[in-house]
Amino acid sequence: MSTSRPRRRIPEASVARLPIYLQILIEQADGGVLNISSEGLAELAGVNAAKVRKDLSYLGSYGVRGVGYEVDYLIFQIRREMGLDQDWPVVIVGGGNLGQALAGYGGFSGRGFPVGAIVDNDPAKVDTVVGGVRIRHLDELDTIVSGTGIAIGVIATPASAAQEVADRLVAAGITSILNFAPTIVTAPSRVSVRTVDLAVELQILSYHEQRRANLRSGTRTGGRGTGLGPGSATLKRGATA
Amino acid sequence: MSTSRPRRRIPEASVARLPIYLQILIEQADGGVLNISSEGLAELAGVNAAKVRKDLSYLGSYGVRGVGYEVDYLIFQIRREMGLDQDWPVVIVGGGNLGQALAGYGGFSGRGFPVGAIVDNDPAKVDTVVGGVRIRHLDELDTIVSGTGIAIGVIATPASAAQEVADRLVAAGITSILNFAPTIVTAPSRVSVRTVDLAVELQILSYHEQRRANLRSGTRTGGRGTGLGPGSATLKRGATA
DNA sequence: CATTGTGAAGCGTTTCACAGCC
DNA sequence: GGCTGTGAAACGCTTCACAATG
Repeated sequence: MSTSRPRRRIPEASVARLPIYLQILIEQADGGVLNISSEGLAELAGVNAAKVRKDLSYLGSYGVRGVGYEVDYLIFQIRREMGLDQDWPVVIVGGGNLGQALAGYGGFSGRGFPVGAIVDNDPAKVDTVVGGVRIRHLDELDTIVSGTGIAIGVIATPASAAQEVADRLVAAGITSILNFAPTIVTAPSRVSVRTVDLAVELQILSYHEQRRANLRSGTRTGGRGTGLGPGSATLKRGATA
Repeated sequence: MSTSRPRRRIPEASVARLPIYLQILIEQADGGVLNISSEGLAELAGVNAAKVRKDLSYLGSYGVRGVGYEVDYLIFQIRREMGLDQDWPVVIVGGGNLGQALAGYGGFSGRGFPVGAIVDNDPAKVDTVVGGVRIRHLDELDTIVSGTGIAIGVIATPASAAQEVADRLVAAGITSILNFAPTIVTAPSRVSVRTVDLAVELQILSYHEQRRANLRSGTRTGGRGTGLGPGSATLKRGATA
C-alpha cells in the first residue's frame, strides 16, 4: 500500500513554514477548532493568505472551496509530508552548557525528536546524566549510530571542534546535522546541514537597532569619523566558548 | 575625506551574511592573514564569490582590485555598519533550562551581547545566580530596562507565556526581541522580532531525511517509532491519492 | 457566495560576465 | 594579470487577482 506520492518537491521556503502551520493547527485542534480558512491560518502565522494557500497546495488539494481546511486532516497531511509521522531520535555531541540545555529542553523530545544519546570527549563528563540520558564517550559514536539507526546529529561543541565532529558524525552514518557551533561546517552533499548561530541572530537585530538609532538622530553618528585604524575595532576578539 | 555613512539600505539577505563573514575575518586576522580575496572569503563562508563581492559592496568600495580586501579594515567596516562597534547588553526572560544555557553560553557575551539581566516570574528562581547574573523578578523589567538602557530582550519561556512576555518587553521599552519560544509573537512594527524555533530546524531536517528515505526505497519505510507522533490527531481519513 | 487553487505579475536575491582599476 | 565592482540576466519566492467550485 503505497501511501506515498504527492512526491513533488516542495520549495525550501515552504518547507520552512509548514512546521509553523503545523504548530498552530495543533493548538487549534486542541482548542476544539475543526476547520480553518487560509485567511485564519495566515493571521495566526503572521503571513499572507495567498502564501498559505500556495504552501498548502504543494501537499495536494486538501481544502474545500467556500469552507476552508479541516484542521485534523491538515495536521495529518503536513506530518506525513514532513516525515513527522515517526520519531527521529537525535544524538547530541557536546555535553557542555548548550548540550545540556538541549537535552533538558522538552522542546526536542516533545516534538518528535527524542534525545537518543549524548556524547562528549571529556572523560569528566562521561557517565554523568543529563536530561535523563547518560553521556557516553565520543568514540562510541559509530556504535551508537549503527546500533540505534539515529539519523540526526546535533553539534553543541565549541566552534573549534565542530568540523571534526561533523566529519565523525558523517563517518558514523549520520545523514542530517544541526550545527549550533558558530562556524560553517561542510559535509558531503548527501548530508543535510543546518547551522543555527545564536549570536548571528543577535547581530542581525543589532543592525536594525543601530539603524533605528541613526535614523532617529537624523545625521550620522559623529562618533568615529575617517578613522582608518581599527583602533576601536580591536575590542573583544570572539572568544567563542 | 568625509567617510560619511554609506546610508543605503542593505538587503536583508546580505545583513544575515555579514556576521558570518565577520566571524571568518576575525579568525583570519587572528591567524595573521592580512588580505583576503572575495574568492577566499567565499570559500570559507561556503558561498559564491560574486555574492561576497555584492554583499561587501553595500558597505562601500573597500576592496583593492587585483589585491583583495584588507582583513582588519573589513572587520572594522562590517562592525561599524552592523552596529557591532558597541556592546548590546540583553535581558533574558526565563531562567529555565534554555535561559540558563543562554546565560552560561559564552557565545553571547563573547560576541558583544553581554547578559545584562535575567528575569523570571517564579519566586523560587529569583535570587539564584546563573552565569554570574542574579535572576530578578519579571516585575522589575521596567526598572531594569530604563535603568540600563538595554534594547534587546531574549524570550526563553514556554510558548504559552511568550506573547505576554513580548508585550511586557515592549512596554518596558525594548526595541528588539529574539524569541526562542516555539510560537509566533507579534509586536508593533517599530520593534524587530526574530524567532528561532529549535524544533522547526529539526523538522526541516526531517523533511529532507524522509525525502531521501522515500527516494531510496520508493515506498515509505515502516521505520522505528510511533506511528503517529504526539498531539491529538487521530483522524486519518482514507487514502491519500 | 465564501473560499480555494493557481496562472501570471512583481519583487528581491543570486549568479553571470565583463569593464574598470590597481 | 588579477581581482573588484556592478549592470544585466536568471532564478525563486511572494503577492495579486480571478476562475473554479463545493
